[in-house]
Amino acid sequence: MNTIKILYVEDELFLGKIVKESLEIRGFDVIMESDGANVLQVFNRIKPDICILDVMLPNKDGFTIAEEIRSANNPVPIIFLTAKTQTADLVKGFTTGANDYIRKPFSMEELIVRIENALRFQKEGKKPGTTDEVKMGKYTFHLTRQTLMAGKEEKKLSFRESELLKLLYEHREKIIDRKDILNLLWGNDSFFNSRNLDVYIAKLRSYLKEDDSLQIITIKGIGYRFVIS
Amino acid sequence: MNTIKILYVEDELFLGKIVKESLEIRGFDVIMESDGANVLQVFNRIKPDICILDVMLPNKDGFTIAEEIRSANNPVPIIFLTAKTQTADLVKGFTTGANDYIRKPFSMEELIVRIENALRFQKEGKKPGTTDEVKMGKYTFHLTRQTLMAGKEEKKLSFRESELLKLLYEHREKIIDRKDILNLLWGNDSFFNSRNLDVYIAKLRSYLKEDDSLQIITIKGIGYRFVIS
DNA sequence: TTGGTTTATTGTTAATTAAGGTTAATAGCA
DNA sequence: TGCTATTAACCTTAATTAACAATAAACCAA
Repeated sequence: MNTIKILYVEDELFLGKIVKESLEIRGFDVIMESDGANVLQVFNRIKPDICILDVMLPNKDGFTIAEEIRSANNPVPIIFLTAKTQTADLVKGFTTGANDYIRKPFSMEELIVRIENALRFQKEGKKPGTTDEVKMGKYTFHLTRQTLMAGKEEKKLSFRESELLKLLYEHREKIIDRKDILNLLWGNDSFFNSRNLDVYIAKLRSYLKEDDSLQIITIKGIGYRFVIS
Repeated sequence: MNTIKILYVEDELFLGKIVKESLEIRGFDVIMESDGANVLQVFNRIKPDICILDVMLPNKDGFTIAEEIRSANNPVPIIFLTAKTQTADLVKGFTTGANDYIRKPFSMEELIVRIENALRFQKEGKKPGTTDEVKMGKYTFHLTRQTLMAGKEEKKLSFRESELLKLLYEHREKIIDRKDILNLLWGNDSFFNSRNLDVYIAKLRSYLKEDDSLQIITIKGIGYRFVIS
């Protein structure tokens, strides 16, 4: 009745079986599909509450499937599963709509956190009047209004600033690769964009400097970790 | 007083019997299982406080079992037993949510220390709101913030420094092979990385030199031992 | 066995290289 | 214009590599 329906597209059948079963144990209703070519039909038939797409698929990759879903103007949350080596390419338009990604290999806990997170956003986004705001230390971050409040003070954030902060926040306490940030927010990881990211990190740090418990930690050569303690 | 229940999965029956008996002498309640295929059922039936899994098993390897346990969102501590030749697999083991690993052959004493350690972490670690920090002598080491505090003084650590210190701390009082450190932190044990490790050991020693009770001891030709006295 | 010699390993510090931090200048856009 | 994004310039720091010193283990001759 009220169970969450998950469309899970995965071609590694062994992994897929484990994931499917453990999601079902958690009370989700999981439909698994292993062939990219059929996904859209299945999608239209079952109308899932959330999609989990492996990026690397035979016949049709996960990003293409996502585009097709989105092109029908469907706001269903989509979580991508990607391997370390395939971060680069097709990541355009990633931040539009409720998308997220997880790196393989992932832990089940992680997947479930992301699913619940995506569903929560989905729900909150729909209800009129509910504020989509999030508390970080002494600040309150309004995702859609793109503002950062510290007590009475309100700081307006630019688009890039707030997208970056959102990404950091969604993956807080975990390492995010620079490459991933660049691909997700800029669409590619060229040198200039990379320097650009540095600039935005500096900006966010200066906005957040009033509260010591918030730290954007650099992991040189790899990426960043947003720590809230 | 409720006894600690251990699920011990081991296919070498002779070794298994010895280990089981010596754990029982120490007051643990040990259930041994030799076939990987049955482990999950046994696990669900007995609900152990901790699992000790041999990696190399008939039918289903230890990593897979661990994944399955974790996929039910079960935070039970897991310790892997691995043979000398499987060092590279350790990385995989940690990503599947292992708490610790022990190299075969191991001493009973060592196993017991690791068990108690894992159980203690379990108890301490899961409280919500607790910071992920750890006390070492006069210092406090904050794992994700990458800081080392001595009283009011805060020393910022780099990623490599803090990862190395974390590793040493997790295996304190025990010899860690250089090779294992190199594989875990650098991904391989080439000559240059090896010298690199020497440099970081020197750095940590200088950071920790204020407290004589903390010693990183060299075991030449083998590795290091972090002693907290 | 002893003491000395060799050799491999690690300690230490400095030099180098590469990544990122910071701030200002420019470009682009509504 | 006034804002945001990008590029540029210069600076700081982390990570790696190099160079030389110290040390322990291995070897060997008497």
